[in-house]
Amino acid sequence: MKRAKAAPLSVGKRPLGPRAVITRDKLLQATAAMLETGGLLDFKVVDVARTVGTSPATFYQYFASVEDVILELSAKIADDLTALLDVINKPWKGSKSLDNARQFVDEYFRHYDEHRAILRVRNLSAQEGDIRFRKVRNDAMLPFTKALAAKIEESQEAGRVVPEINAFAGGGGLMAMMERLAAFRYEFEARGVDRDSLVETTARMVHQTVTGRR
Amino acid sequence: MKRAKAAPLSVGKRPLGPRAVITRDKLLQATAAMLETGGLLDFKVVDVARTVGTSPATFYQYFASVEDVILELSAKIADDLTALLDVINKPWKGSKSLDNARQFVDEYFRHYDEHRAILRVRNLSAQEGDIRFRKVRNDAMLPFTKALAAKIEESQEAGRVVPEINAFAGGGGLMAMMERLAAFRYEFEARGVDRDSLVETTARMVHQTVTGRR
DNA sequence: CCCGAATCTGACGAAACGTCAAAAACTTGG
DNA sequence: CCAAGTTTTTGACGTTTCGTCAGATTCGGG
Repeated sequence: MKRAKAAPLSVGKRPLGPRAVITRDKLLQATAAMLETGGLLDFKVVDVARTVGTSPATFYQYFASVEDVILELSAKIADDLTALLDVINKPWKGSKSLDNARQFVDEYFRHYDEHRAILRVRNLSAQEGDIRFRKVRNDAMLPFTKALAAKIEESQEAGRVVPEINAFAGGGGLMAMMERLAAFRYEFEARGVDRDSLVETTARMVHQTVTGRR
Repeated sequence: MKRAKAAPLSVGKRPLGPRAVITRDKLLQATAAMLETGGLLDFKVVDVARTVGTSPATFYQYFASVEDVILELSAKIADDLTALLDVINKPWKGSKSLDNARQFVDEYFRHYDEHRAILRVRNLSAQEGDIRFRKVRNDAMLPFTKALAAKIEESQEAGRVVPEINAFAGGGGLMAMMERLAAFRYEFEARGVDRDSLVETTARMVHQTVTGRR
């Protein structure tokens, strides 16, 4: 399917000089901007090059394909989430636990909002089976799934959550829900459910599943 | 972005003859098959044409763009789901309610499995803001969201679900979760959560949210 | 067998792709 | 400040795909 046959070009074996880093970075940024504007099918590397004020040849100097740029953008994004892990990992006890859930959902939504364009392509590619994108996605999502799963197990041991629930699946389900709601948030707003309301409801569903309490 | 400027061709004003219907249908099928095989970025109408043993010109005879084919495929799929509405709409009372949830999740998963390739493109396009895809998606999803929301409201009136939950958001959240889990089912299998287990867990989460009961 | 309508496609100009050799921009040390 | 070396960019090109016609082909009815 790919026409590409050549290996990564000369640049890449020797570390890039300062000028190159800047150009490369501009290309990354421009790609991100492009994805926010237009659909994936309309994506043209010529456009990216033009935006940066350079030529397609320069693009291919630094990236072997469009996928590669988006993959790198996806990987960069992941860092943005790590701080959120703390919110899950602190103990969810008493009346504070619902607040934790709220904060968790709220910040996840913000994260998604900031990177919608890239995240949706990342997820498409992961679904299409591209192993590199699957890895990037897993690296971002798994820690959360596992952390939630651990919490669910605690609740199961305490008898507040039934044992028929698979903790890992439960955690994954919650992440799935959050991701999807973040993605289609505007669909809800168009139907009169504002952001706060969506966050509150989602937080309560998370809280309920994780703690077994209302 | 599009180079297309001409209106729908001669065919289309007069209804198609039998031969044309067949060709058009082959193109639809071939497109679906193509999407199952390769990624969206590698999609080439030339390939579709070749598969059908015809020329690109024929493709453009019947469809103005790739999007149009996929849109039509997406619309066709929706019918496949309508039967499932009955499962939600029957009363969820007593010990049968969990079975209803199971059946609901199970059949939704099957539906997704059968149409993964198209559904993921439909969803991407909807997220990108394409209004036609948003409509198709809403037509498929909204009835379920609403039906679940209605059930949640019942439970709220009965005092089993807290009023802070927005019923519509709750229904949407459940659909979001199911869709996403269906999409990434294999990611779970790779981690030792088999289909049955995933269905059971998901069903219990749905059941809990809808009825307020364990 | 001929005619007209329906259907298909060869052929084309206009992008876009991805590559390469060579130009241009910059650095350094003499 | 210049010459020689290194890094970075690009013009130009062969290839592939796009999307559109006008004309060729197929087919059914008379």
